[in-house]
Amino acid sequence: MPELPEVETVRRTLNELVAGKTIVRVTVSLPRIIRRPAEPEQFAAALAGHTITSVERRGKFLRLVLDGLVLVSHLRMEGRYGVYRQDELVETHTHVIFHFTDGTELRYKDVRQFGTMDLFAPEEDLLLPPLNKLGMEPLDDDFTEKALRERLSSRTTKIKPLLLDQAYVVGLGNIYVDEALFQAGIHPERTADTLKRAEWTRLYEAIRDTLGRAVAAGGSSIKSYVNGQGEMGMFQHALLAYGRGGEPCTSCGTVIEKFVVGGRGTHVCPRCQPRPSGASAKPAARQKRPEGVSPKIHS
DNA sequence: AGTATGACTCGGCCGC
DNA sequence: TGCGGCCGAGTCATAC
Repeated sequence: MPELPEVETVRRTLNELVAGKTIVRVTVSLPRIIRRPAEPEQFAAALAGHTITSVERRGKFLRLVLDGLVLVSHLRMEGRYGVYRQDELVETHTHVIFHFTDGTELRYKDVRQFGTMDLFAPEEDLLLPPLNKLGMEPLDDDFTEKALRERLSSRTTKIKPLLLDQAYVVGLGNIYVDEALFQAGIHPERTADTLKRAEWTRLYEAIRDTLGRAVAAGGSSIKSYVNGQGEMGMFQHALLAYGRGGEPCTSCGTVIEKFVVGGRGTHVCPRCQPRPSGASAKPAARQKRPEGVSPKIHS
């Protein structure tokens, strides 16, 4: 699952590989990937003849900046880019191919088909969905402890779903939220308004430290992630909470628990991350409306 | 408006 | 071997 460290690593490798290349033609074999413009043919036609200037990132989105266009791409679960020679076999699950004038190709593969691409005029992309409502970049200089605290501390929702919400802080997904909360010693079901000053400090430092180290390690390869050069990340070996359910905590030896918070698999050391008082140890049973009972319609 | 939860997209993979 | 359920980012829908 590409989160900020993985997307940033893809950005860096891809920027080295495709900046300066000119598109002659685009092949779209899975139209659902292309959201804007509405017709994939328009998408392909608009890109022909344009040169890639640089590859940027906003949150978990890649921004391929061209001369006069911006391509916004989200990898979702398993999207990946690679640069190939045109004579190389096209692998299965390749859905979009950008053919360059030099005989190489940028290919987009996505087994799950969840990824998206949106094409915009310059400057337009940041003002429209999906980028317009995104929150703070956690590795930017203006992301401070004060900014984090002031943005979140009045909220009465659980801290984990809040950190996953891209409208506040971008780039955190299930892996790095669990890691940051573990490092900060904060239980994911604590509501934001109950965090003490010292906890905001620890959370801020944990987010910066975890993401920074993960970027330096080239991201985490859990299932399928590779960077733009097909290389795996290294940070999966440094994960202390995510994926370690049933294993001993590296800090205190207590067995790491796994349960569901906000519909997401969540990993917690019950000793290092004390459960908020009043919360039950197990997730509440799913409430289901009895069959045949419709919600009331108000006029 | 804020909060909580569920549906939906998909196919590899896991357990039965 | 076959099959149902699970996983999850983001968006949308629903309810309170």
